[in-house]
Amino acid sequence: MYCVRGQGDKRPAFEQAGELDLGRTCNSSFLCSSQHFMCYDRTTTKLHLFCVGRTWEEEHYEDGVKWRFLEHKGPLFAPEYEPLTDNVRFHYNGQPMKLSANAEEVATFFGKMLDHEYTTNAIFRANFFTDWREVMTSAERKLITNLNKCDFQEIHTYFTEKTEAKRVQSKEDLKMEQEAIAQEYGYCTMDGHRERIANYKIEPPGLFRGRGSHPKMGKLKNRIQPEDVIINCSRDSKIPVPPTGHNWKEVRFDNKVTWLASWTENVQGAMKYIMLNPSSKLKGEKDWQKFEIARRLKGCVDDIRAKYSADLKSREMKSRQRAVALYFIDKLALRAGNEKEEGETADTVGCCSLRVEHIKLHNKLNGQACVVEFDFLGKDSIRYYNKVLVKKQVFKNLKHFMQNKDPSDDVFDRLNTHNLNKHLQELMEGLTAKVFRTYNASITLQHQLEQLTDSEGSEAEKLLSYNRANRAVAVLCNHQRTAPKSFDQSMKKIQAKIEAKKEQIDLTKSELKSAKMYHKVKKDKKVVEKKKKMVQKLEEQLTKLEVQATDREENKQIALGTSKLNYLDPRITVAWCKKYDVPIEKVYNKTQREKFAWAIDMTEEDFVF
DNA sequence: CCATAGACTTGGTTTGACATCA
DNA sequence: TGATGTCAAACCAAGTCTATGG
Repeated sequence: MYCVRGQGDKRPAFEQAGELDLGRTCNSSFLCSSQHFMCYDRTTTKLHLFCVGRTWEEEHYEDGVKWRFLEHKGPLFAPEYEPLTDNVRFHYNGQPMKLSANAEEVATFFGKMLDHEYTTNAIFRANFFTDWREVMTSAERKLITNLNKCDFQEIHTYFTEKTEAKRVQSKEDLKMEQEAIAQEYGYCTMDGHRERIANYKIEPPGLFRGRGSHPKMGKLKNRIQPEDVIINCSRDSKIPVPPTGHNWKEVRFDNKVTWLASWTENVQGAMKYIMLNPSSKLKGEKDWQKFEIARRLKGCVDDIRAKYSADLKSREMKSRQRAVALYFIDKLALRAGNEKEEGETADTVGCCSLRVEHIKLHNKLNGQACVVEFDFLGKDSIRYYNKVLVKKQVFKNLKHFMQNKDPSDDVFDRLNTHNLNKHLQELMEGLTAKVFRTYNASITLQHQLEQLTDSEGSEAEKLLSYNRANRAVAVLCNHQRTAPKSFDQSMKKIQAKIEAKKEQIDLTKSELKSAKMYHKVKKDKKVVEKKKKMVQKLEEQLTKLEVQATDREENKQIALGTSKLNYLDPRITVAWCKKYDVPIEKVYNKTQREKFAWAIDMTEEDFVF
């Protein structure tokens, strides 16, 4: 099979060539770039990428191989530190002091953050001070022994003014420059396609900002040197050249992984990677596969639910704990909850790592029996608080699991994510705990859209329905945000607008009335018609405003982005847009449309998750 | 079997560009 | 025209899950 450009149509055509015959045609495909097509084969339900002029064989990958050819420039390093001029001074104990370059650089990291709450946090300060002292000269270290005596105010003012000046200054040249750099470093070639890189910049040095009460907050994130960086590319590509006077840590040619460069970060010892943009073939294909797995779960979720419901009464403790955990993961969309190294990270939990102190059992609560009250910090130290009515057997089991335990003991002491996932793998190929989140999120969106959308409604009302459906998912997944700081103000503003609009309507209505009276006398119909139209138009504007206000209010502390980007099968959205005649741009912005290009092109109105 | 390294997805916040308002 | 509000993009931390090696 051989791929050629379709005529006047963005879809490619496929011609049979040579002896390779798949015996089927692609029913749907889409354009990625001018020469680059992704193709969904409905018969095998496989997604394939084609390039014009290339054959099926060339595009066929062996198992585990992610690419055949990869060429890139290497990462872009953070600019070197520019020492402060003499008029910007650090003060110790009231005295101005010139710091050595290294110590000064680290001081600027702290100084820049001065109006952030972090800098008043005891742990942050202690960690910062320890690491700062390590980069000082011995003379500095001897002198600077108390952070409370350090004054970074001048440094702070200097950088505040600098950013302000930058903001005011003309941005044309700067923009061009940035664009040139992005063109050079921001793209790579993978298997004949120019692909965008998500993060081509090496993370600059700074102070580590953990979330929640993180024991390592304030620690110094070192400057990454080429000597720390591993490059991954094709053996036969132009190998990235390290900055002058430097060498790479290693250059490897591993086509079983997707990253272009990696290094180890010093604060947590975590690996960092340079990878492709979500719009790339590699990521798109993976994303699509994720949703296909979730759809497979849809097909067998009833059996799985029956299985774990039965296991609630298992004689084996491990099975019973697993059943309860699975019940929560399925019903509440909890995360799996891997074990974490104590003292290395913020104390957060997921399902398998729930402790006794995170759960309260209520035999009766507000007239309901068997209520479980959850209160714990999940990923990113976001609080999960929920009171849930559960099955009697779940409640009984929980009581049993928690018996004679300390608050800090694990609820599921016989369970971890590894053996939970191993069990799931036996129930369905590719099934892991997180698939339940994807499945439940997507199916919820689909159901909510069915229920909420009024095909007779205006576009604004349809969009409100969409956002509400999206919101239901975000609530399920506990995706929260801190309310924007000007939220109340902007809410008041929109209310004022609504009031003004109402007044205007009243006024126009009375004008209409007098126009009608006038019409009786003068037989001048034009004015009446005009006023009528005006009232109608104003009322439309009013509903639009009201809808907007409702949407915003309901969204105060809910973050829709994460579910939209990661959990909701985009094909549900695309199908909905087609069905209700809503332009896709109204629900997906440019980035989202790029990421979901595959779905936008392959989805018909009748798609069902 | 377990611990850890490694790779990749998911997640909230910050930044900065752009639009809109006064 | 500058101030202010809004949204997307950038950022990078924090999860999940698999592979690896003893």
